[in-house]
Order: sequence, then structure tokens, then C-alpha cells
Amino acid sequence: MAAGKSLTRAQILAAAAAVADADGVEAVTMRRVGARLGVEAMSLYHHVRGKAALLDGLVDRIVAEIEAEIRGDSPHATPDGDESWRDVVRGRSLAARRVMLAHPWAPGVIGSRGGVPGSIFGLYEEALGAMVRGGCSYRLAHRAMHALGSLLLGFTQELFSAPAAGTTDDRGDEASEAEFAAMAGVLPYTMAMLAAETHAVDDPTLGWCDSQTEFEVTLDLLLDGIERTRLAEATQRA
Amino acid sequence: MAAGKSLTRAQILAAAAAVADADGVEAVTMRRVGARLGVEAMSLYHHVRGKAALLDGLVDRIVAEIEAEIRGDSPHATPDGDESWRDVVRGRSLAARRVMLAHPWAPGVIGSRGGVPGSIFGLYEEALGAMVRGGCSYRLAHRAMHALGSLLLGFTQELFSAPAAGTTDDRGDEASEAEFAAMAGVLPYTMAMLAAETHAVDDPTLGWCDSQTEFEVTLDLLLDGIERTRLAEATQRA
DNA sequence: ACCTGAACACCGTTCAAGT
DNA sequence: ACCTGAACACCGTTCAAGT
Repeated sequence: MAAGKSLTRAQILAAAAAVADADGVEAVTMRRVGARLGVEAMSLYHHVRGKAALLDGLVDRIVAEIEAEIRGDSPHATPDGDESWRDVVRGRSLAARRVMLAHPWAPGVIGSRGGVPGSIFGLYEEALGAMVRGGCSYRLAHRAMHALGSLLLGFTQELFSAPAAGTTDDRGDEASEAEFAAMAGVLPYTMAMLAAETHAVDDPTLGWCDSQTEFEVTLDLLLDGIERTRLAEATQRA
Repeated sequence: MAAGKSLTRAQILAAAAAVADADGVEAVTMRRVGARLGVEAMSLYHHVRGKAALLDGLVDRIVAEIEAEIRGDSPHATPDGDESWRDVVRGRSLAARRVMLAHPWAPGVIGSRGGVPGSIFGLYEEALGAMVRGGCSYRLAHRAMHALGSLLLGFTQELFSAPAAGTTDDRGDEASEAEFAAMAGVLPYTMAMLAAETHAVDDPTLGWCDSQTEFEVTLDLLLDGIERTRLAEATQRA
């Protein structure tokens, strides 16, 4: 680096993504990312807590890219237009897939972080809103998020398994009321789903997603569809 | 290590799996695996080509464990009994999931290897056989493998994307005829599916799986099921 | 044949030091 | 405040050497 303003967190994440695109995740190294910016590895530590934080940032970048991809699909539309919930959800799933294909390392690093990135709740919120306005119950919408999450990332990705641990562990549980209110403003459907689904479960704090049940529901959804196709093929042959 | 026979590849893989179970994949280190066996890191290289081969071996171990789990489900039964294709496929999917949950690092390392492990074709073969005997077309059975693979591992896992590169790159293409015949003996349904599905596609050698199409088919299978559930809920309310 | 120690080129990260 | 160089404890892997 010679002229130019000083290093930036966004620059660092962009450089890391470029390294991953070019040479794979295993090439994303503090020294290598620094080199790409003409800077010593240690300089990165002034803008990023460490390698783990850098990878978290990479995940957030992917989420942002999916959001941009969605805007690109229908620049002026908001999901509360005349689109069916199905078109909204389908379009978003395909957009997510496009971004993943452009960055084949993305599913791996998303899976490697533990917990859902907090930045992803905006995407859920929009899909959720479209489904609920389209006549789906919160239970069904919830189910759909699990099913689509499994399709994109594999069932390993435990959706909703506590929002990434870090929002609430600063102070005690006192602050969570204010945070809850704040989230309700930004993520109304998500909060409503939480409220609707939580009280039906024994332990409301954690594990309110029974992932075994969700897995079997998705599995049966697929098996139902396959069996239906088989029957259609059979009657068509007859 | 003191008395006892000399080091074994199986022992090394078992130790590596134990390290991963206890401390995560990132702890699977030549030095650490060696230490668990009371042996220097360099000793491992006499039984394993390197770290990459060790991880490949770990994947094969997982596949073997899934097979064992399936045998545990119904010790004496072979899939050509009176079970429906659906029960066979469902049971196998749940068995695979159980093993993955027991080794949370498994999906990550499977995804990190590029290509499907050759050892997995036995599992496909049994599921495929049950489906075809149960009245499914090869196309539908093929589709089902993609859908279930996505559920278990995420769409990233490109099923059937050339059997792991290593079976055929020893010699030229001459040997592949003999190998093909050998595989037809062991994997009749798999080979039949390949034959049935291949000629319908432009490029028969590679990419005969159009993964974009497969993704959309699975996506629509899920969306169909969700919409059907929504309608059922709606009429039930009325 | 199998195992070892020293060595090399890399990691992430700390810390005292520079500007 | 931001960047740096040296240093530390780790990696995977090579190689010459032991038995």
C-alpha cells in the first residue's frame, strides 16, 4: 500500500473473499489477505478481532450479496406486491443458490461458524412475511424455513439455534427485553412466529426447534412428492 | 505405545475420528493423532499418504458407520423383503442422519473433500434397488437421490459428479471398460440408472446431472408439499 | 519395513516498538 | 491511532538417519 486512505474492515473482507474465490478458503490466511492489500498480516488485527471474526465477516458479506441479488431480481418490488408467497420464496431460494455457486466456499464457512449469522434474519423476515400474508400459518412458515435451509445448506445447519450468541451475552438477561422490543420493530413476522411457536413447546428458551421433528417433516415432504410422482407416472403409463 | 503390533491404517483413522469427536475437526492434526497413538506424527505417513488421505479415510469411516447403523436397524433383513421403497429410503435417511449427529464434523469434512466418496455407492445402490423394484422410474429414483442428498448435506454436495477421481486416472481410458463391467456386477441398479439417464443428455461423460434442474425440482417438490399443507389447513379451518 | 529427529516453509497471535 | 518486526507455539511435509 502506498497512497490512499487507511485500511478498512470492508476492504479486508473484500480481499478475503477475493482470495477465497481465487484459491479456496484454505488460502484465506491473515498473511495472504494482508499481502493482497499490500499490508502486513498484523495490520489486519486493528480492524478485525482475529481470524474467526474475519470468517464471520465473510458470512455477513455473503448474506449481503444474497440480498443484493434479490434486489437485482426485481429492483423496485417489495414482497408485499402481487407476487404469490411461492414466487417470493422460490425467487429468494434461487438467488441464494446463485450466490453460493458464485462462491463455492460459502456453504462451508457458513457451516463452520456454529449458529446462524444474525445478519440472515432480514432474509427470513421477508420470506416469512410473504408466506403469512399468503395464508400460511406460522407453524407452516417455520417448517418451510427449515426445509429450505436444509436444501441450501444441509440439515446440519440448525436454524434458529439461538441467534449466534453475542447479542445477549454482553450484559445479563435484563437487556433482552429492550432488545426484544427493538427486534419486534424490525422483524415483526419473525417475532410473531417466535411468539406463536414458542408457547407450544416445553422449553421455550432454547431448543424450541425440535430438529429431529423438522428433519422428518422435510423428509416426508420429499417422500410424499416422490410417491405422488411415481403414481402419476404409473397411471400415465396405464 | 509400548507392546502390541505395529501401527495400522484402521487404528489411525479410529484415532483421528476420536480426536474429531472430542475436540472438533480443527484438532485433527498429524501430530495430535500420532500423540493419541503414542507415536510420532511422521509415523503416520507410512500408512496414510498425507492429511488429505486421512480425511478421505475419515469419510469412508462415516460411510461404513452408516452401513452398520442400517444393519442395526434390521439385522437380518435385506431391502428386497416386503418393505416398501419408502420405508427403505426413509430408514436409510434417518440412519444417515443419526450417524451425522453422532459426528457433527462429518458433513463438513464430506463437503471439504470435492467429489462423492466412492465408498458411498453401495448405499445408493440399495436405495435405488428398493425404489426401482417399488415401481419408480430410474429418472425418479435419480431425482430422489439428489433430493435426499441435498437434505442431508446441502445442495453443495454435487452427487454423482464423477466418482471421486482416482478410480480411472491410473491408466488411460482403456481400463474403464473392464471397470465398468466390474461395477455392473456389484452395482447393477446404479449402472442401469446411469445407462437409462445418460443417453437423454447432451454430454454423457460429465455433467449428466444438471444440478440446476435437480435443485429446482427438489425446491418445487418442497414448495408443492408446503402449498398442499396450506390448502389442507385452510379447508380444515373453513 | 517401520519409526524417528531435525529441519523447512508455513500458520495465528502477542507484544514491544515505531510513526 | 495505526502499522510493523521479531518472536512463540503451532501446522504439514521432506529427508536423512536409525533399528
